[in-house]
Amino acid sequence: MRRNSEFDPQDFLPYLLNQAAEALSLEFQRHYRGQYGMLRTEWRVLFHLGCYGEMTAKEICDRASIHKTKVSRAVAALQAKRCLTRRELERDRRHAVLQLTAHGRSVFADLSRAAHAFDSKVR
Amino acid sequence: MRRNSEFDPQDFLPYLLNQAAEALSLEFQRHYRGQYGMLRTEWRVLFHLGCYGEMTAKEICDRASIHKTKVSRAVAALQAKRCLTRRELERDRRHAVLQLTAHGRSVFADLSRAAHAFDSKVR
DNA sequence: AACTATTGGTTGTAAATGTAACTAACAAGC
DNA sequence: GCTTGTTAGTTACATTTACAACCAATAGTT
Repeated sequence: MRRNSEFDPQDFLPYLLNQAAEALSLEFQRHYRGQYGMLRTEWRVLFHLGCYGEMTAKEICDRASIHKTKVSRAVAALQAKRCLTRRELERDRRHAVLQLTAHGRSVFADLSRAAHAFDSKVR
Repeated sequence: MRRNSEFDPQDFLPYLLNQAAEALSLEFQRHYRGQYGMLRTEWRVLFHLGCYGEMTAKEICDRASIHKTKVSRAVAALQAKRCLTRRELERDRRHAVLQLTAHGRSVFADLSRAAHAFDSKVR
């Protein structure tokens, strides 16, 4: 294969990072997707709630840099899966604190174990 | 913010990589998207052709690990943008060699410069 | 030659995502 | 109290992607 240019995709950092990230994500996906039918954003939201405890959707957006519409849909999906409940604040009814159910916590525990194992394998 | 767990998203490699890759991709996107209305896969295909010279869609799939349907549509889009042409092989008419047009090469040159600058800035 | 398998590539359709517009609740100024 | 602005979150719609089915060309087998 002939080279045309001094610049190679393999030298372009965003490209490299993207390839690596994509490969890892795809492999780990089989855990949350295969076992629990979750999407990546759902797993991320669950992960945050499991790690840091209850918080509002807004806090998840800010901490995880996920857009609010994605979080909104992930929360709805996790709620449908009985993984979390929402409790409105009586002080400010725009906010709703999200908390994992017992089921949500056990899913988190399972995936967290898998993540930990995966991480040590891959690191 | 209370911690519930010994495991932190910030310690999970796929998560971290993903955040980094996402951030870089989003920033660089303004070049190929803003200037040329290209999608990420289109930019990647152009990048490969520009760097390595003409090749078939299959080769791009393999080298870049992009699924053939994505490549197929990216090629169609780049063709519509007059960035590349396809030449069927008379030996095997399933293959078509893709080559950049003069316009495609100049777009590549421009984006390649931007990529190089971006890469040195970010690295 | 006929029959099956494989390969390169495209297309149809459902699922997921991005963007903008929207609602509802609150806050601030008047 | 009323208007204006801001914030949390949802919804609608267009764009993008994934997955599977498909087509056409070639290869391999008999």
